[in-house]
Amino acid sequence: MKLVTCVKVFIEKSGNLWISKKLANQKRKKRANLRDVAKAANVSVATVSRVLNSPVTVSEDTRRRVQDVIASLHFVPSAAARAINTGRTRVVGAIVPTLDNAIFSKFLATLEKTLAEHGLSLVVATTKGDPNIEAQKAQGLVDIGAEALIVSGVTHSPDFEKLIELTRLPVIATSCYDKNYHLPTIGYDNAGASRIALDFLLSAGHRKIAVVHGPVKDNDRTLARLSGLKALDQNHTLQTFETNISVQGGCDATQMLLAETTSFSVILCFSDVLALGVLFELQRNRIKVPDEMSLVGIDDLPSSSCTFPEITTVHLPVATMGETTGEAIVEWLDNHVAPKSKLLQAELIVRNSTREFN
Amino acid sequence: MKLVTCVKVFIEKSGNLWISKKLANQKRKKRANLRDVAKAANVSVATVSRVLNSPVTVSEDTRRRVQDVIASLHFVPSAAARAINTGRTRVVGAIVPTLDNAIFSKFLATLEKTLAEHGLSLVVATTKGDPNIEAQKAQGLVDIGAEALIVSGVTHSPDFEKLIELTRLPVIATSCYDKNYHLPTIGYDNAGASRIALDFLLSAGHRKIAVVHGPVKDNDRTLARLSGLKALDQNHTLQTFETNISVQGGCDATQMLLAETTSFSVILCFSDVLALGVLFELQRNRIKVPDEMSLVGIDDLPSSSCTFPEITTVHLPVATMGETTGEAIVEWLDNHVAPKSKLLQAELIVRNSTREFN
DNA sequence: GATCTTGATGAAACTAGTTACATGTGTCAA
DNA sequence: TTGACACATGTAACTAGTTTCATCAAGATC
Repeated sequence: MKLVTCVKVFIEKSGNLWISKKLANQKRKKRANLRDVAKAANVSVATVSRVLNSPVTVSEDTRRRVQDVIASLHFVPSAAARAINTGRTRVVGAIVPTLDNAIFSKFLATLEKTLAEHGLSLVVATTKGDPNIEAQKAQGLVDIGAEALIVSGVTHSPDFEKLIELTRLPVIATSCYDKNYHLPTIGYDNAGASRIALDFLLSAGHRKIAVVHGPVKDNDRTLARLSGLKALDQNHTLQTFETNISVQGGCDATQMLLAETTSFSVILCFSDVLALGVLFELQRNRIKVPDEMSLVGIDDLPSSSCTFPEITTVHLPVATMGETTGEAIVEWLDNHVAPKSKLLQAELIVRNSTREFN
Repeated sequence: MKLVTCVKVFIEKSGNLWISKKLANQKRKKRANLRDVAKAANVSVATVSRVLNSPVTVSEDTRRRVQDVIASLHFVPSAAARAINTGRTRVVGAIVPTLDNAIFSKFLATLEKTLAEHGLSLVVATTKGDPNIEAQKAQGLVDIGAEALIVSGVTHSPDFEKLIELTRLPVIATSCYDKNYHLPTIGYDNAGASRIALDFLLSAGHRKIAVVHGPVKDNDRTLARLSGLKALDQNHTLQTFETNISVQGGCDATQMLLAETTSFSVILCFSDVLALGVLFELQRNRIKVPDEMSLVGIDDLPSSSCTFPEITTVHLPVATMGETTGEAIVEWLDNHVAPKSKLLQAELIVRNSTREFN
């Protein structure tokens, strides 16, 4: 850039535009473009374009010649130029609260795989659960040309809503299911997931239940899980503890709940990450799981089957969710028809962190 | 797309091109572009472009008028068209082995933050540690127009090397330091990191040391950590166990090493994730940490300070690495000068999973 | 009053591809 | 022999922006 500018100044004084261009080009060793290739291969730009996009329509002979020139000139077609013409960037944006929780990386891994199979790239952005950051990141994704967005949950800022209305971008909300929401949702029933866990605990005889969950602010999934419990909790057997979704958060909540006058027989965590922290903090306090305290999670992270004791949890089908969401996006982009919301089943996985209470 | 084609067929029969275009435009409710805005605001396209890029050069009056039109037409400038002209997509690609390990998500989080501060977007791709997948993903990133790449380590496939030579793309190798490598490296001394841990254990009197590490295939960082140990291990006090980098992998390795005839006094893990699995498997086998077995990790994940017992580990400065790498990329793109390799210091964090051995 | 400078704006060329349409050639059936 | 058709290819118009250069008016300087 600097160099080119220098040359320009010199040229403006000499007053010869042609020399200016030539020198500028010499200086910056411009990447070869379609025209360069066409010239060198003695064909039209259309033919080069055909070699790139539908090689079968070009004769064997010409094709080979063009391909040779492409290789020798190190020609790499410009994604931007292609996007401008086709109107397609083949980029899909996903916005998740965090990458720190393995539940999202698992989801993104299968999502990415599914999209890649259809020639789409996935761009990931994180929000820390803040709808305003979400709106910012969504704008950023639109700026780089994302053709569709995938978000978590149904709580979004007005800026975000405005953006998607304005751009009419395909958007799918995941990690939850709500067939009445104005965007298609693909996910599980969060109220149901926590209810599965509570059902299991109640029928095992537990009556003093501590619930450890992440921040409720701006988090519809956590709220749904809480509401799922409250519907079942006629006798007010539940006490809730809010904390950060991290191992440390689990430890913190455990300290809080152990300091209560009530003594609980089980701790129900809305996330396996929390359960991990709870488990460690219980160990630190020499409280045996499940003998002295039962423990249940939600998520079913891979690590939850390896802990000691192995954690009883509600399996959330995030891998399926990634695949289903990817396919839905592909169809939406291909057929311009918004997909229907899809409900995926959560499932109780009983392991060794729980016991009957009597 | 389909609709437009239909219209076209009809028109070819009627033989009126003008109607064809008009209908096509009506049908697909084209997004407003610069020309539309210019026409509606009664200014030239140049002026609209100025309003977007250097508003101060446009008179108060005109600027407001154009901005009103932009708002009312829901005009969103095309990223592709902008990229084609400026030659800048403002997209940087990062290729990491996995998102499953928190060490990478932490790195990516600070990297993304740093790049965002300079108006750059980060696109993430994962490889499962396979150099061939890495080459594929790198090609994908180039295809979507990434201006620079960030990779892990120095082991790359010929295809990858060819790609970056061909495209002359700025590439930084992270998670390691090698000032003689042909790409700039920004990271820590892996051999040194494992040596810090071993030094500590040797001086605490440990002589029977089990080393648990991830796959060595295509992983220069693991190999470097191993070589770091072997240099110190004159008396062959080490025995190594290879496994997958996951909590389950840590469990598996522990089962293997417990089945050995040798009895170890400490287990040194090349990753905190492995240490977590080891810890659980030791618990499952009623082996007390650190009383009966010491345990050391490398990484210093946030969760390692919350476990019971808290895990002694070697802190790797991944947050700093993200920031430093981001700044280096920004400078490289701005000044077209490759940055120097940078060495970041690893540091021993002594917690409660280790004790003196005598 | 003439010239210089500055500021605001527009026309048109430019970026790098795709694609509609036209053209020319060769093959085959009527 | 001619018309129909497929095939290969070129021309030029398109995509949606940025940027250079030219223009013109208003105010400043000599």
